[in-house]
Amino acid sequence: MTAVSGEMADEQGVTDGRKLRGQRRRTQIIEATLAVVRRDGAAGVTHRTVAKEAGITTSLTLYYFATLDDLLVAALTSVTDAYTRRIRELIDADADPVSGLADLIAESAGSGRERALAERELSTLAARRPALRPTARRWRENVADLARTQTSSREAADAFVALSDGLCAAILLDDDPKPDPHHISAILRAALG
Amino acid sequence: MTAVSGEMADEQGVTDGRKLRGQRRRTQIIEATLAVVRRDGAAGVTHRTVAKEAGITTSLTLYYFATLDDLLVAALTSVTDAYTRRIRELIDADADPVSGLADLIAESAGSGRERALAERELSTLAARRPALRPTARRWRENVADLARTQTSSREAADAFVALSDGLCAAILLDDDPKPDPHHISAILRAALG
DNA sequence: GTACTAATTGTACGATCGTACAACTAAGGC
DNA sequence: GCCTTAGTTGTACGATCGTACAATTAGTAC
Repeated sequence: MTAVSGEMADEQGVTDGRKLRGQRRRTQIIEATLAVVRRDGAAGVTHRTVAKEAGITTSLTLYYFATLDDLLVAALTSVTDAYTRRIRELIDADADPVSGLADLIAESAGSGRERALAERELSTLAARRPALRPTARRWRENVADLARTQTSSREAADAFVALSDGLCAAILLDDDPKPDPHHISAILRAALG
Repeated sequence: MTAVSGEMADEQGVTDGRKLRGQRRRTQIIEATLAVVRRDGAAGVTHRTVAKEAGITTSLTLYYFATLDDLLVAALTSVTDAYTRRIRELIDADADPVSGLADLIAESAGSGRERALAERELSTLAARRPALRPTARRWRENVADLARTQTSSREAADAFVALSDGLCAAILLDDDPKPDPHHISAILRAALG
């Protein structure tokens, strides 16, 4: 009747080709949602705008995501997953993860601006919508994980997370088209003590 | 015909009692707007919701604020003015301004949660709406002013501003009903070097 | 091939949206 | 008293909103 709201589909084999197509459709809708958020903000997310972005019918987005909240949760989960992967790459790589994070933050001024804006709007939304909060917290926890590879101080880790968040916010409000990654990493490193 | 969009009314005497009443109406509408933002978020701001909150006609809010952006700018300006006053009190008082700011941030978990949420949502909105950005920057500049009374390092001041922003965001996403002001001020002080 | 299930569509409802506009009231200037 | 200006109201238009639902198509299982 209705589409599976959870995930559960990747476990074991999905023999039914229809369900497989359904999963593809699902991620396609999430992608479209993120495109809308990036372009028009979280307030622009609508069953209709998402459907138009994806090139499908409004009814179809409703078939996969019964409510707007479901859609937003799925979108935030998607960007959080992507962010988790990037942070983990930084941690696992041999290079300095702090510099890597500084580069990631500095990106928010240029090519990554829309992405950073989308993440920020969804996180802000999470403060008000309980359904989004666990995922928003997981987003921050990634940075905390990275910080803990550099320090054992709880206080320093807290500061590190807050800094990377606040620095990104500052960049999004400034006009500076090219913030200095060294300046950012210097601030981050100072917080690690 | 249309209401004055600027301020200009407090300079010299406003002899016209009608204009005086108009100014009162104006601030009343702004108050109502902020009440809506606190309760339902910036997305809930509508000519109609604001009018209902203020107990007046929808047409009247439109008479004073022709567009929704005008309304949001006025609202953000109002909270920024209030914030500026509070920060200046902290600076001018004899007590330690850093502890004062830490208390202010810690408040975001309890009684000040709605206020902090409103400020945050409007600031986030500013990243996308140019009309809001100067005011949003002024908001952050207040904290920078406070920081500059404690350090001469540009880097430390930048970190201080980003920290107070990021710490507030963390509190809004956490469930902790009573964050420790000492912990916050310790982190802030560490950033000052 | 037949029964079942998933995917997809079209259409429709009531509510709310931003905005416009003409009319009306009331207060000030002279 | 009279003219002007500011404040205020009611009503209305077209657009868009979230959501529901019956009907249809397409793929799977047996």
